[in-house]
Amino acid sequence: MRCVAETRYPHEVLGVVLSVRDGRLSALLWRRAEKPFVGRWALPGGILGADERLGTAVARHLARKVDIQEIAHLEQLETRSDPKRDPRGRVLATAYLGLVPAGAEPDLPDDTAWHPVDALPRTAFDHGSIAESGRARLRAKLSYTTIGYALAPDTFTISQLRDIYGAALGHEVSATNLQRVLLRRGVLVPTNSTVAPTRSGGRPAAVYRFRDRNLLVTNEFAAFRPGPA
Amino acid sequence: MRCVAETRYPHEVLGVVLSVRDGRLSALLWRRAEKPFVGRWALPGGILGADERLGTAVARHLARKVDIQEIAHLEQLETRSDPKRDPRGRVLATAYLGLVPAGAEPDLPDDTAWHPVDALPRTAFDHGSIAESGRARLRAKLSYTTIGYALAPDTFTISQLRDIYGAALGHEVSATNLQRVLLRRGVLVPTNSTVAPTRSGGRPAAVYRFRDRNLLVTNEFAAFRPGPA
DNA sequence: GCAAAAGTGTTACAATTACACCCATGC
DNA sequence: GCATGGGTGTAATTGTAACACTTTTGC
Repeated sequence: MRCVAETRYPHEVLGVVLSVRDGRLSALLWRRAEKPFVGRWALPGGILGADERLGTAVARHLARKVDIQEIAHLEQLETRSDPKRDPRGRVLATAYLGLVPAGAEPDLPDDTAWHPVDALPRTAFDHGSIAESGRARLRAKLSYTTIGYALAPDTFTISQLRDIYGAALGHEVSATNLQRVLLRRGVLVPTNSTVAPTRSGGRPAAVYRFRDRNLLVTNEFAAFRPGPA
Repeated sequence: MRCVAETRYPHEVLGVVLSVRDGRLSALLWRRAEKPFVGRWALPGGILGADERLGTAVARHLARKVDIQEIAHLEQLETRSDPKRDPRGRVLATAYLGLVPAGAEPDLPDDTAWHPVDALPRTAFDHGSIAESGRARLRAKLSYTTIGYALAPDTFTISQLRDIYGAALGHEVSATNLQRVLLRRGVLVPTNSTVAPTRSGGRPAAVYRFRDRNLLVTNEFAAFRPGPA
């Protein structure tokens, strides 16, 4: 095989893995021990294998940082191509958005931790801005798809879901209205169980789950809907 | 430079260039004269240059098929990585969505033509499915952003805009409601001119234009809006 | 005058938000 | 009993769709 270096490029995959931890939307980052950017925090990822697809590659690399079973949703985000994004030389990077349910407590390597996305530490490369893209994608999709299923545990109370949506959206969400919107759209179904209140009292909370553990679009046309025909 | 072929990949860019022609949403395709896929229709594009960004590359390649000035909007769509997507060998492809206003009549090379996206001819590679992704992205954004500006001429009547939205969305759109929705959102501003009716008569139509020739999000939260605070 | 196309007024409908009020439990 | 969190009923608000009607032109 003739090798024309100028027209072939190293390609890496990166994961913006988001989850609500301690009430804040957080990203999974690991701390670099080597140059460049020693000590700075980076998105998990790695290089694309020879006969591998991008989605497969990102899942493979994420598995080294987090139990891959915990990732409830994974979708392609964008591809970065700035020739100077890596000081060592040109590397194309395709980023994916991954979501981990709140409540899951996957074991993490020592160099890896969750960081709230609105207070990221100093990041390596362009990873800070890629994480921001991931957050924007999540926020946009929360209101017109069922993407929230991937941030919530299997079963949950409305208050728990309210806190999750609030953390992801970055503003307060009313439990009352959240419940009704999701029930009307048919994405939420009640289980028959309830959860005992905490020591401070209160009525036992009903437990719900998402009807479907896949991404569904529930509000395709915000305007200009097709007629009844 | 040592060349490790297994970890470097050729990378191409592709453009899903859409425009409403003769009342139908159409994609710009060119007919292949060489193997593979001789005679089939392909998306315009080409390889990524050594120190080039993806967006720059796609603009450069599109310029060979269409007057680049006519492309009013260009955004990254997705990156395809199936190792078998090109029978000659592995090539990664990053697709962009480009929009050309209706009414623009750019000169096209002999091998290039507009094809309605709901009746595409036999396409080369995975280009048919990439074009479909482009159409889906456009449809989704039409109802909550001002992306329509890039499909419409500088100035237009509501009926013309109705036809453009109808073609892009794939269903009838009422001129009455289209006008009101866009006026209320403040994205449409009336000019003071009118257009004479056609020979079949009718009241002269008022001429409008978009307030802003950039992509704006007008309906960020379909639900779970932040409160007035 | 009549047909055709454009545009306006009004009503109807749907989805979401806001808020008052009732419910069930622990202490 | 009463504080606390959970949940329901109902109204208010907003946004969109439907449709009748008026306006302005060509013939």
